Amino acid sequence: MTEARRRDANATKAALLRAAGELFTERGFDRATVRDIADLAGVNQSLLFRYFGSKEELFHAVLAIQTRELVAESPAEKVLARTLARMLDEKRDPSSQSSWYAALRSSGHDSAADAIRKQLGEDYIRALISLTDAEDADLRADLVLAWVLGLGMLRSVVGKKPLVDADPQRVAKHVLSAAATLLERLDTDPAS
Amino acid sequence: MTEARRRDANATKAALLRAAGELFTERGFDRATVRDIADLAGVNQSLLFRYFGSKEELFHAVLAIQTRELVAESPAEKVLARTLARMLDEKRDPSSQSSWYAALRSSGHDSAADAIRKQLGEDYIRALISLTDAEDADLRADLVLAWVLGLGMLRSVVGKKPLVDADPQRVAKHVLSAAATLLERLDTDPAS
DNA sequence: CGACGATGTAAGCACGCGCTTACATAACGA
DNA sequence: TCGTTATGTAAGCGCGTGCTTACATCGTCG
Repeated sequence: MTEARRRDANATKAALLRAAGELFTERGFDRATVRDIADLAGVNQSLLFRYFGSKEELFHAVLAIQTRELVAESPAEKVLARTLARMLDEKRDPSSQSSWYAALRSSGHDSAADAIRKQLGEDYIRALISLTDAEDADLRADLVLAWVLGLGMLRSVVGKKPLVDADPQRVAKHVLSAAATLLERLDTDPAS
Repeated sequence: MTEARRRDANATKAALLRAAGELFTERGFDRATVRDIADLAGVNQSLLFRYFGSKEELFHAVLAIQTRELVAESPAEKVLARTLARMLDEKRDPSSQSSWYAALRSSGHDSAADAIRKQLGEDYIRALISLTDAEDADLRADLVLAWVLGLGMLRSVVGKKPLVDADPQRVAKHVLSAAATLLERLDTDPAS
């Protein structure tokens, strides 16, 4: 376990994951080619297959990492505010912006990615459901999840103005107060 | 202009547009192949190129048609309710479900599709902006547009339950009342 | 009829893609 | 020092894709 080795499998894997996260998010699964990912990572293409098996498995690895990062966060009332803060934080480098949107873009025919994104959805949904006593709590949670996804797509894929340039606090305030109509115990304070 | 001709260019074009709309919406631009579109339309593949020039131009034609259908609708206060009703109406056949989501999925590198979807966005945004006197009306409109897109994606791409099976009236009621937090003149009656 | 444009068909080309293979070299223990 | 394994490199294979070409057949009108 020495550091700064000239040949370091872990560093190679990390570089690939980082590059893959960036390109998948930016272009979607289909248009991010393995050649471009390897080039961006500064790594030989065949190593991608040695360490991850296939393009799809690499995608799953990226998704799993970002899922873990997003889910392990704070009490239910704060989850939405946290997610918004993370999404709207412009200081994030591109490689850590969520590949959720890439997962959404690459449609059904990929069962494992389906499983992962449904799992992530479930974790979110569970948190949101706990914020209301309404009988249709699960539907209300779906509606709020849809909003978060729509915001991310409109920002990252379309680059819609004025949304991309808007004050994060203001965006969060609007979304939280409107969502509170559906989830009465939601904490509407934009502060993370 | 006789009818039911054995050779009819207009019928061929219409069949291609219909099939393309269905497959683009269902699979996204990249995964809908020209062979599958031609097969679904029951038409020889090369006719697609004779009548539309390229896959991209066919995509633009589909987008233009659906844009026209969606935009020319009723007063501003009713636009959101109408859109929701249309999106949630399960009786629609697949070919008329919007390819907006396909446009969203196929990222930036397509300038004409960009232009069209931004144009559609603009028409929508204009209608929504007129529903509030707030100084950040344009931002609020973006937020509502994002919600509509997110709902469509979550329904058509992920097939998320309980959202797909939910009572359209109830979904519309929730969304409209929450959106009314941002757009005070919005008509919150789900009826179309 | 017969000729010509409009419409439909079948075959295949060129390219980029995901992935594989065969090999070179660094790292490290015996 | 040597042999083995982990890591990196270069080349290319097979396939599906968007698109083109060469040709057959229909409809129409002089």
